[in-house]
Amino acid sequence: MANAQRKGPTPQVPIGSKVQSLRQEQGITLSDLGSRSGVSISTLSKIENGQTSPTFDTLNRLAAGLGVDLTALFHSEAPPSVNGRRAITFAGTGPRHRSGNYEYELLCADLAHRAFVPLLTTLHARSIEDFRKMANHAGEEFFYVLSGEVVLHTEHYAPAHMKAGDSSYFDSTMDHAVYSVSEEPAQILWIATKVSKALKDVVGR
Amino acid sequence: MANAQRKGPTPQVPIGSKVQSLRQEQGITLSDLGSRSGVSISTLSKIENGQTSPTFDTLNRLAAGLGVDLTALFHSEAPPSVNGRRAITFAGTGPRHRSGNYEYELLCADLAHRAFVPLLTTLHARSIEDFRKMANHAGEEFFYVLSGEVVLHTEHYAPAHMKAGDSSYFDSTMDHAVYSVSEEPAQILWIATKVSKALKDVVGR
DNA sequence: CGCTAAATTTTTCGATAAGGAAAATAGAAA
DNA sequence: TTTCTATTTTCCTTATCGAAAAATTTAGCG
Repeated sequence: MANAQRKGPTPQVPIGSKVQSLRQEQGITLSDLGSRSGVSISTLSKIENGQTSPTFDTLNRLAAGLGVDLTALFHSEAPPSVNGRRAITFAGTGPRHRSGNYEYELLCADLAHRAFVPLLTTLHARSIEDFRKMANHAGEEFFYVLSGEVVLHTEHYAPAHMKAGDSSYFDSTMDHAVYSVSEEPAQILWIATKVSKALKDVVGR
Repeated sequence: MANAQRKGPTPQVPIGSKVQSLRQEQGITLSDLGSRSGVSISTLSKIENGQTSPTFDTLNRLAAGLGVDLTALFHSEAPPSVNGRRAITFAGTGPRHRSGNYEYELLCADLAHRAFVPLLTTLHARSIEDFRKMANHAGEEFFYVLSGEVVLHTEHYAPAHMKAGDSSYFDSTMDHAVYSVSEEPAQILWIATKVSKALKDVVGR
């Protein structure tokens, strides 16, 4: 058989073999998949052999018939990214940054493009009055109280008093602020998927 | 599952409007996208208006011309950004789960669909020999040593000795394992973007 | 082993729909 | 208005899709 498409060498995921392996994993025939997906067996054959470029409509029916998400048809057989990054920050050695009421020690900051950012944070604010305005941005946050006692303010909720060992997870889209109520400024381990624009330059993501 | 849909209106992602928004975000015309992707402007117009079901070949060229991953064409317009969630777990009150050498206390586990999962983890392993095989999966991880001393093993790196206050961030695609070397089993705060299949059922994401 | 029957896949070929060049339309600037 | 740009529509070429025929593989049995 001659080659498939006459235009340029279209660099595309070998979707045909992916469909075939998905079908064979389920131990079903072209006919079975045909009735499940509403795509004719002749078309299925051509797709699996790379003899045709299926339409988006057909792709959707295929995914439904195979019981997989549409994007599963495009994931290559072997997992792509095999990154080998590792960073370690020993206690007290991370770069520090003061921003308003928060004092951060950046953990593992030498890694770029992280899925989330860990910050060892010291809370200098002592009351909600210390905040000119509460933070509020896209993403999700979590923190764990390492020492001291804090009060967490978030939109829609009553303020919460928290002690060492307590933790909270919330959507950053709500207004939020945390401050110390213990003798010493409280320390928390802060995890955020997004950081404020001010920190973004420092953290580098 | 009952037999699939035969002919009916194919329920598919509104890919046309997605393409249009991607194009307009870049401030380019149909003509521009045409020359970048190798798809004619007439076809582009029909795709954006939902008047045609593009072939897989065309979809690939479109994604390339827009400079996005193919799957980006299928993600729905509005991210399901959740708004008003908040969870608090007080010290020692989270659900516990033992899995091999690790004993977890799940923090804020009552929230579903989190960007990352925080786990208060007690390390029972005392040497690398205690692991039948090291973990290895997609995603990124971070941990902070709360108490005790640990050794971190990761592929490509020498084992690292870490004490309370130390932390590490690494790609989970590398083989990895952590164990205690202090008198008492060490405790770490573990953050992961993905969790093992075993934990997935428990954590619920 | 051969031979037949059944099951599965591939190919053929006509109907229909996608893709592209160019004309028609809509919109913006002056 | 006119001119220029961007988008939509027209119209024809070409490719996809599907029903049925042909080819291939598999299963069974004397």
